[in-house]
Amino acid sequence: MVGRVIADVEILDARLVQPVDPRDVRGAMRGRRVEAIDRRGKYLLIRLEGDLVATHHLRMTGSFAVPPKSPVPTHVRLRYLLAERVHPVLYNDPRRFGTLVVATMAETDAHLDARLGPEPLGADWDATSLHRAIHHRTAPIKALLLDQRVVAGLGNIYVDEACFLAGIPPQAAGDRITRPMAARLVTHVRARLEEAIDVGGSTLRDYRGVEGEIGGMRERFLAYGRAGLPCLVCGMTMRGTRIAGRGTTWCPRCQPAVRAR
DNA sequence: CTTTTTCCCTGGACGC
DNA sequence: TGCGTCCAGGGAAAAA
Repeated sequence: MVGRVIADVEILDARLVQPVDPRDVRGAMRGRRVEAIDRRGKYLLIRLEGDLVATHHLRMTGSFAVPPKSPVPTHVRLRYLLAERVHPVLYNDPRRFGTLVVATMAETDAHLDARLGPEPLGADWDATSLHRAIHHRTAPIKALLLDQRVVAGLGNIYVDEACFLAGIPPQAAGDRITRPMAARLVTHVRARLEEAIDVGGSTLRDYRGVEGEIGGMRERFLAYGRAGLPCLVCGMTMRGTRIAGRGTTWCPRCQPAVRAR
Protein backbone atom coordinates (compact mmCIF):
# COMPACT_ATOMS: atom_id res chain seq x y z
CA MET A 1 0.00 0.00 0.00
CA VAL A 2 2.90 2.34 0.71
CA GLY A 3 3.25 4.95 -2.02
CA ARG A 4 -0.16 4.23 -3.52
CA VAL A 5 -3.23 6.44 -3.54
CA ILE A 6 -6.35 5.20 -1.76
CA ALA A 7 -8.96 5.54 -4.49
CA ASP A 8 -11.78 4.59 -2.16
CA VAL A 9 -12.61 2.90 1.12
CA GLU A 10 -15.61 0.61 1.26
CA ILE A 11 -16.78 0.15 4.83
CA LEU A 12 -19.00 -2.92 4.83
CA ASP A 13 -19.51 -2.99 8.59
CA ALA A 14 -20.33 0.39 10.13
CA ARG A 15 -19.52 -0.91 13.63
CA LEU A 16 -15.86 -1.15 12.65
CA VAL A 17 -15.51 2.63 12.84
CA GLN A 18 -18.06 3.56 15.48
CA PRO A 19 -18.72 6.00 17.02
CA VAL A 20 -17.60 8.01 13.99
CA ASP A 21 -19.84 8.18 10.96
CA PRO A 22 -18.42 5.77 8.34
CA ARG A 23 -19.08 8.36 5.64
CA ASP A 24 -16.66 10.75 7.37
CA VAL A 25 -13.94 8.08 7.39
CA ARG A 26 -14.47 7.33 3.73
CA GLY A 27 -14.43 11.00 2.78
CA ALA A 28 -11.33 11.70 4.86
CA MET A 29 -9.24 8.88 3.43
CA ARG A 30 -10.29 8.94 -0.20
CA GLY A 31 -7.72 10.33 -2.61
CA ARG A 32 -4.82 10.36 -0.14
CA ARG A 33 -1.47 8.70 -0.71
CA VAL A 34 -0.15 6.20 1.85
CA GLU A 35 3.14 7.56 3.19
CA ALA A 36 4.08 4.75 5.56
CA ILE A 37 2.70 1.89 7.61
CA ASP A 38 3.84 1.52 11.20
CA ARG A 39 2.95 -0.36 14.37
CA ARG A 40 2.64 0.69 18.02
CA GLY A 41 1.82 -2.09 20.45
CA LYS A 42 -1.01 -3.97 18.82
CA TYR A 43 -2.12 -0.99 16.75
CA LEU A 44 -1.48 -0.84 13.01
CA LEU A 45 -0.95 2.69 11.68
CA ILE A 46 -1.61 3.62 8.07
CA ARG A 47 -0.05 7.08 7.66
CA LEU A 48 -1.65 9.18 4.96
CA GLU A 49 -0.49 12.38 3.31
CA GLY A 50 -1.93 15.55 4.82
CA ASP A 51 -1.65 14.73 8.54
CA LEU A 52 -4.03 11.80 8.76
CA VAL A 53 -3.59 8.36 10.33
CA ALA A 54 -5.87 5.34 9.99
CA THR A 55 -5.37 3.24 13.11
CA HIS A 56 -6.48 -0.38 12.95
CA HIS A 57 -6.65 -2.86 15.83
CA LEU A 58 -7.19 -6.47 14.72
CA ARG A 59 -8.15 -7.78 18.18
CA MET A 60 -8.29 -11.59 18.04
CA THR A 61 -9.77 -12.36 14.66
CA GLY A 62 -8.95 -9.48 12.33
CA SER A 63 -6.57 -9.92 9.40
CA PHE A 64 -5.65 -8.31 6.11
CA ALA A 65 -5.78 -10.21 2.85
CA VAL A 66 -4.25 -9.26 -0.47
CA PRO A 67 -5.87 -11.10 -3.38
CA PRO A 68 -5.17 -12.67 -5.76
CA LYS A 69 -2.36 -14.32 -3.78
CA SER A 70 -4.73 -14.78 -0.86
CA PRO A 71 -8.14 -16.40 -1.18
CA VAL A 72 -10.98 -13.94 -0.52
CA PRO A 73 -11.92 -14.40 3.14
CA THR A 74 -15.46 -15.00 4.32
CA HIS A 75 -15.99 -12.00 6.61
CA VAL A 76 -14.68 -8.94 4.79
CA ARG A 77 -15.55 -5.78 6.75
CA LEU A 78 -13.62 -3.17 4.75
CA ARG A 79 -11.99 -2.83 1.33
CA TYR A 80 -9.15 -0.45 0.45
CA LEU A 81 -9.35 0.26 -3.26
CA LEU A 82 -5.97 1.44 -4.50
CA ALA A 83 -5.33 3.52 -7.59
CA GLU A 84 -3.75 1.53 -10.44
CA ARG A 85 -4.29 -1.76 -8.68
CA VAL A 86 -7.01 -4.20 -9.72
CA HIS A 87 -7.35 -6.08 -6.45
CA PRO A 88 -8.39 -4.31 -3.26
CA VAL A 89 -6.72 -4.84 0.11
CA LEU A 90 -9.28 -6.56 2.31
CA TYR A 91 -9.85 -6.31 6.04
CA ASN A 92 -11.45 -9.49 7.34
CA ASP A 93 -12.85 -10.02 10.85
CA PRO A 94 -15.32 -12.82 11.68
CA ARG A 95 -16.01 -11.67 15.22
CA ARG A 96 -16.04 -7.95 14.56
CA PHE A 97 -13.94 -7.04 17.58
CA GLY A 98 -11.49 -5.09 15.46
CA THR A 99 -11.57 -1.28 15.36
CA LEU A 100 -10.60 1.54 13.02
CA VAL A 101 -10.04 5.14 14.06
CA VAL A 102 -9.07 7.90 11.61
CA ALA A 103 -7.49 10.97 13.18
CA THR A 104 -4.66 13.50 12.90
CA MET A 105 -1.13 12.52 13.95
CA ALA A 106 -1.38 14.54 17.15
CA GLU A 107 -4.70 12.96 18.08
CA THR A 108 -3.36 9.51 17.28
CA ASP A 109 -0.20 10.01 19.33
CA ALA A 110 -2.20 11.30 22.29
CA HIS A 111 -4.57 8.36 22.06
CA LEU A 112 -1.77 5.79 21.91
CA ASP A 113 0.53 7.47 24.45
CA ALA A 114 -2.27 7.36 27.01
CA ARG A 115 -2.71 3.61 26.54
CA LEU A 116 0.69 2.15 25.73
CA GLY A 117 3.90 1.60 27.65
CA PRO A 118 7.31 0.78 26.12
CA GLU A 119 7.76 -1.56 23.16
CA PRO A 120 8.94 -5.00 24.32
CA LEU A 121 11.53 -5.16 21.53
CA GLY A 122 12.67 -1.57 22.09
CA ALA A 123 15.89 -0.50 23.84
CA ASP A 124 14.07 1.37 26.61
CA TRP A 125 12.38 -1.75 27.95
CA ASP A 126 14.71 -3.67 30.24
CA ALA A 127 14.83 -5.33 33.65
CA THR A 128 15.15 -1.99 35.41
CA SER A 129 12.18 -0.34 33.73
CA LEU A 130 9.96 -3.42 34.13
CA HIS A 131 10.93 -3.79 37.79
CA ARG A 132 10.23 -0.12 38.40
CA ALA A 133 6.81 -0.42 36.75
CA ILE A 134 5.62 -3.40 38.80
CA HIS A 135 7.51 -3.56 42.11
CA HIS A 136 4.78 -1.63 43.93
CA ARG A 137 1.87 -3.50 42.36
CA THR A 138 -0.08 -6.30 44.01
CA ALA A 139 -1.80 -7.65 40.89
CA PRO A 140 -0.50 -10.98 39.54
CA ILE A 141 2.45 -10.72 37.14
CA LYS A 142 0.28 -12.13 34.37
CA ALA A 143 -2.24 -9.28 34.72
CA LEU A 144 0.61 -6.77 34.74
CA LEU A 145 2.25 -8.14 31.60
CA LEU A 146 -1.14 -8.09 29.87
CA ASP A 147 -1.54 -4.43 30.89
CA GLN A 148 -0.56 -2.52 27.75
CA ARG A 149 0.64 0.44 29.84
CA VAL A 150 3.22 -1.77 31.56
CA VAL A 151 4.53 -3.10 28.25
CA ALA A 152 2.85 -2.70 24.88
CA GLY A 153 1.87 -5.60 22.69
CA LEU A 154 1.77 -8.75 24.81
CA GLY A 155 -1.33 -10.95 24.71
CA ASN A 156 -2.42 -14.07 26.52
CA ILE A 157 -0.25 -16.51 24.57
CA TYR A 158 3.09 -14.77 24.96
CA VAL A 159 2.56 -13.91 28.62
CA ASP A 160 2.00 -17.59 29.48
CA GLU A 161 4.98 -18.56 27.36
CA ALA A 162 7.28 -15.96 28.92
CA CYS A 163 6.24 -16.79 32.50
CA PHE A 164 6.89 -20.47 31.80
CA LEU A 165 10.34 -19.91 30.30
CA ALA A 166 11.22 -17.47 33.07
CA GLY A 167 10.20 -20.03 35.72
CA ILE A 168 7.76 -17.62 37.35
CA PRO A 169 4.21 -18.63 38.27
CA PRO A 170 1.67 -16.32 36.60
CA GLN A 171 -0.11 -15.65 39.90
CA ALA A 172 2.98 -14.19 41.58
CA ALA A 173 2.25 -10.65 42.73
CA GLY A 174 4.11 -7.79 41.07
CA ASP A 175 5.71 -6.74 44.36
CA ARG A 176 7.31 -10.16 44.71
CA ILE A 177 9.04 -10.02 41.34
CA THR A 178 12.73 -9.43 42.04
CA ARG A 179 15.03 -7.66 39.65
CA PRO A 180 16.63 -10.93 38.46
CA MET A 181 13.15 -12.29 37.84
CA ALA A 182 12.25 -9.17 35.86
CA ALA A 183 15.41 -9.68 33.84
CA ARG A 184 14.38 -13.24 33.00
CA LEU A 185 10.92 -12.07 31.96
CA VAL A 186 12.39 -9.42 29.65
CA THR A 187 14.75 -11.95 28.10
CA HIS A 188 12.06 -14.54 27.44
CA VAL A 189 9.40 -12.08 26.26
CA ARG A 190 11.88 -10.82 23.66
CA ALA A 191 13.03 -14.30 22.62
CA ARG A 192 9.52 -15.63 22.29
CA LEU A 193 8.26 -12.62 20.31
CA GLU A 194 11.21 -12.75 17.92
CA GLU A 195 10.76 -16.47 17.39
CA ALA A 196 7.04 -15.99 16.70
CA ILE A 197 7.71 -13.22 14.20
CA ASP A 198 10.24 -15.45 12.42
CA VAL A 199 7.71 -18.24 11.93
CA GLY A 200 4.80 -16.02 10.92
CA GLY A 201 2.81 -15.58 14.12
CA SER A 202 0.46 -17.69 16.21
CA THR A 203 -2.54 -18.71 14.16
CA LEU A 204 -5.11 -20.17 16.53
CA ARG A 205 -8.09 -20.24 14.27
CA ASP A 206 -8.51 -17.00 12.37
CA TYR A 207 -5.22 -15.22 11.96
CA ARG A 208 -3.76 -15.21 8.45
CA GLY A 209 -0.86 -13.45 6.80
CA VAL A 210 -1.71 -11.17 3.88
CA GLU A 211 -1.26 -14.07 1.45
CA GLY A 212 -3.43 -16.38 3.55
CA GLU A 213 -0.57 -18.04 5.41
CA ILE A 214 -1.08 -19.81 8.72
CA GLY A 215 1.41 -18.83 11.42
CA GLY A 216 3.95 -21.45 12.51
CA MET A 217 4.08 -20.60 16.21
CA ARG A 218 1.20 -22.69 17.40
CA GLU A 219 3.14 -25.94 17.07
CA ARG A 220 5.78 -24.46 19.35
CA PHE A 221 3.70 -23.52 22.38
CA LEU A 222 5.30 -24.75 25.59
CA ALA A 223 2.61 -23.50 27.98
CA TYR A 224 -0.32 -21.84 26.22
CA GLY A 225 -3.30 -24.20 25.82
CA ARG A 226 -1.52 -27.15 27.47
CA ALA A 227 -3.48 -27.40 30.75
CA GLY A 228 -3.88 -31.06 31.70
CA LEU A 229 -1.05 -32.10 29.37
CA PRO A 230 2.44 -33.10 30.46
CA CYS A 231 5.00 -30.32 30.74
CA LEU A 232 7.36 -30.54 27.77
CA VAL A 233 10.31 -29.85 30.07
CA CYS A 234 9.67 -31.89 33.23
CA GLY A 235 6.66 -34.08 32.42
CA MET A 236 4.49 -32.89 35.30
CA THR A 237 0.84 -32.24 34.46
CA MET A 238 0.34 -28.57 33.53
CA ARG A 239 -2.28 -26.72 35.57
CA GLY A 240 -4.95 -24.42 34.29
CA THR A 241 -6.68 -21.49 35.98
CA ARG A 242 -8.09 -18.07 35.25
CA ILE A 243 -6.10 -14.89 35.82
CA ALA A 244 -7.16 -11.41 34.71
CA GLY A 245 -10.15 -13.03 33.00
CA ARG A 246 -7.92 -15.11 30.73
CA GLY A 247 -7.25 -18.82 30.47
CA THR A 248 -3.87 -19.45 32.09
CA THR A 249 -1.57 -22.46 32.04
CA TRP A 250 1.55 -23.09 34.10
CA CYS A 251 3.77 -25.91 35.35
CA PRO A 252 3.87 -26.26 39.15
CA ARG A 253 7.39 -27.73 39.03
CA CYS A 254 9.02 -25.43 36.47
CA GLN A 255 7.25 -22.36 37.92
CA PRO A 256 7.41 -22.88 41.70
CA ALA A 257 5.53 -20.49 43.98
CA VAL A 258 7.43 -17.33 44.84
CA ARG A 259 8.50 -17.12 48.48
CA ALA A 260 6.64 -14.59 50.64
CA ARG A 261 8.70 -11.62 51.75
C1' DC B 1 -5.76 5.15 43.25
C1' DT B 2 -5.59 -0.17 42.03
C1' DT B 3 -7.73 -4.44 40.95
C1' DT B 4 -11.45 -7.37 39.31
C1' DT B 5 -15.42 -8.34 36.62
C1' DT B 6 -18.48 -7.78 32.77
C1' DC B 7 -19.38 -7.12 28.17
C1' DC B 8 -18.87 -7.16 23.22
C1' DC B 9 -18.97 -10.92 19.07
C1' DT B 10 -19.07 -15.26 16.32
C1' DG B 11 -17.48 -19.82 14.88
C1' DG B 12 -16.05 -24.10 16.37
C1' DA B 13 -16.26 -27.93 19.70
C1' DC B 14 -19.08 -30.73 22.18
C1' DG B 15 -23.22 -33.15 24.23
C1' DC B 16 -27.58 -35.04 23.42
C1' DT C 1 -28.48 -33.57 11.16
C1' DG C 2 -29.81 -30.36 14.13
C1' DC C 3 -30.10 -27.86 18.12
C1' DG C 4 -28.42 -25.82 22.48
C1' DT C 5 -24.51 -24.60 25.37
C1' DC C 6 -19.97 -23.28 26.29
C1' DC C 7 -15.56 -21.28 25.25
C1' DA C 8 -11.86 -18.33 23.21
C1' DG C 9 -9.85 -13.26 24.29
C1' DG C 10 -8.26 -7.41 23.77
C1' DG C 11 -9.69 -3.71 25.68
C1' DA C 12 -13.36 -0.39 27.32
C1' DA C 13 -16.22 0.36 30.96
C1' DA C 14 -18.26 -0.59 35.16
C1' DA C 15 -17.93 -2.42 39.70
C1' DA C 16 -15.49 -3.44 43.83
